[in-house]
Amino acid sequence: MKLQQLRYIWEVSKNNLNVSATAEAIYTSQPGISKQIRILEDELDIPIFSRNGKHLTEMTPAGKKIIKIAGEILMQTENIKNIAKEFRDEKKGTLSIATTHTQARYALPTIIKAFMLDMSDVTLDIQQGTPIQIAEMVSQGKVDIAIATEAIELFDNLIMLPCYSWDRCILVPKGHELTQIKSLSLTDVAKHPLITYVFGFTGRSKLDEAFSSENLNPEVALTAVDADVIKTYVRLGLGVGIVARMAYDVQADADLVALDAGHLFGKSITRIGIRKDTFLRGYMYEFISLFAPHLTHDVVAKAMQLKEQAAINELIKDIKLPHF
Amino acid sequence: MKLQQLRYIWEVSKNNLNVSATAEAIYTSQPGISKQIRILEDELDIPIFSRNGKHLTEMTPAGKKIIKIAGEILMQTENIKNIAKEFRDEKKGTLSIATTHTQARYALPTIIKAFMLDMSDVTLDIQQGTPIQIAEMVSQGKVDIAIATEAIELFDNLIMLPCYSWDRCILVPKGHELTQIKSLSLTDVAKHPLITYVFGFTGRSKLDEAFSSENLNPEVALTAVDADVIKTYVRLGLGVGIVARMAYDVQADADLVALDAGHLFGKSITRIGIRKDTFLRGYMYEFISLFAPHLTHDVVAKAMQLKEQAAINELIKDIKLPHF
DNA sequence: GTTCATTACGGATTCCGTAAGGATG
DNA sequence: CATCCTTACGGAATCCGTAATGAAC
Repeated sequence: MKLQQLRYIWEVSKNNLNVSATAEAIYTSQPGISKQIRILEDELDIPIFSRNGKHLTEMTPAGKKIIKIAGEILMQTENIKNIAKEFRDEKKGTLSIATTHTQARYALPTIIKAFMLDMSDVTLDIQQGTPIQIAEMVSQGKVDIAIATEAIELFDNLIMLPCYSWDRCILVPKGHELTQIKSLSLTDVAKHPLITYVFGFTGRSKLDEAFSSENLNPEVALTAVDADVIKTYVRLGLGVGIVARMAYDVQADADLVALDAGHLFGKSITRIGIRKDTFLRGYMYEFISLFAPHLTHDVVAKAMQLKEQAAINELIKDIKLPHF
Repeated sequence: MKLQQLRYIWEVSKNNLNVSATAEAIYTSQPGISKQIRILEDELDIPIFSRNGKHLTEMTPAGKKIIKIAGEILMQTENIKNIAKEFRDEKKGTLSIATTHTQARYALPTIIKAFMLDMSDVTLDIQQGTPIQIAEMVSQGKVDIAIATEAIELFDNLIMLPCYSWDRCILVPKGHELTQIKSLSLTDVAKHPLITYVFGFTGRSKLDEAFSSENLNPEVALTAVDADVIKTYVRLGLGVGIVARMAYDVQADADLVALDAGHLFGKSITRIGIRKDTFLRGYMYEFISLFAPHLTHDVVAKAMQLKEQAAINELIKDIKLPHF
């Protein structure tokens, strides 16, 4: 059994059982992969993939289990490499974060600035995507850390650590009729066409819940992944915007009015997602602590050792989250 | 990074950092090991072992972490092989059990007979040793299952599953003065020289606790690992024997009298120890269920997935143990 | 006919053994 | 000087690429 062989079956399973595509993806020759898989199957004396003639059609039951373990082994080899890097030079390395536009634009900049001052030898690599893409990236080990409000819970090899809570505001042009109302209700808001996040983004699900719990069906004029886009259309008078409060900038958005909407939609919680059983570099702990001060090195390290999310929630249940 | 290299550093760490001894132990050449370790250290760009001139003196901090993970990887490769074996032929394979004389001689025979009837293609391999040796064997993966009353808790990579409780009896020759006493007390027993298990064996610690809690210091005439030896010396009149009740055989030991001693020393519990995160063959589950009917496939499989012994205890807390 | 996996084969690399060398205690 | 690790070296095995073959859709 060779690590190479385990890598090949793992990669093939991640490429729809298409060996040619796999070969391209990992920059090697297709016959090489075929051969090594055959050798492994011969050694274990059991097929890992079912074949119809010359096409791989599916994984055998044994193959599924074996590939799962192969994935774990590959992760551990990465951990070994990271441990070596950590001891070679604590401060050098790469930190890759996958996150949404909202975080990258409004929550992260100050954190990252502070981090880079401390850790000038760390290369930062920020990937953007939909919450699901983000969770998938960290789940597959393509990034170290995911930061998002949604979807992290969908992958069971991730642990979630709550970072901060936040609420929403309603953006309208100055002089808009909603600015006259003292205590805004959902019904008031629902009378206007809405401009807000697309489904699956930045706590959008909370919005839908709030409206439907009062049987309201507001017209949604436009959705975007990105508060800047939303603001643009609010300025054009196409509707009222509902965005995360942190996306309102008193100076840059002086032409808009931000109406409090915390009581309408409740709070959302932004979380960090990390893959279980991975070795975190020292500076990764530092970044996390910078982003969420209650997530100290100690707390995160303990959480990483726990298998069940329930146990992690127990660990952090007494922590009061900061509010953005 | 090669699996071979990980195996070498792992084995060297298990052989007092002596490369020559390691080479002999795993039937290869010493320079081969040295070379591969060097190659790995070069690739990771960090020393795994500290050297004084040409002698390996200790593991570096990074080396310790890396070797630990290497051990986990090697275990997982074994798991892959076992999965393959399981799917190749569910009924064929080897079951190795490490246990004490008491279990092998008195508790296991009927179980094993029943097991072999069902599973005639499974080769059974029973290793005997001290409780500590037994626990070590299973901890290092040299056997699949440990069965013992003591010492399993000393290795934190093992899970413990309680199998049955048992108590002791006092063996004396017919007509011995203790047979006259209706309700035996510890003080009565302590007046006579004792013949019992050596320290660390078959619940011996319970005995010591019981006597010392009443400030008694009985003379111990002789200790043995083995109830048969104890009986022999009781027959010679050298003292009174204290053995596990299951070791008294009404027919074969008709010349001895077994006095109830359950109330004097309390119950002991015999447990199965299994290494965490290993793949158990189907017939291993069957053996366990045969030995301890409450440990069904389902219960054992669930317990194997839990990381903390506390969680396992929680899982099985409502099960009433059989009493031998 | 295109896509895809297997087989065939040759060159480069790696692996692993023996033998010699040098350090430690 | 006995033990132990490293270096040197050569043969064997392995790996990996290109090219050719053949099955599936």
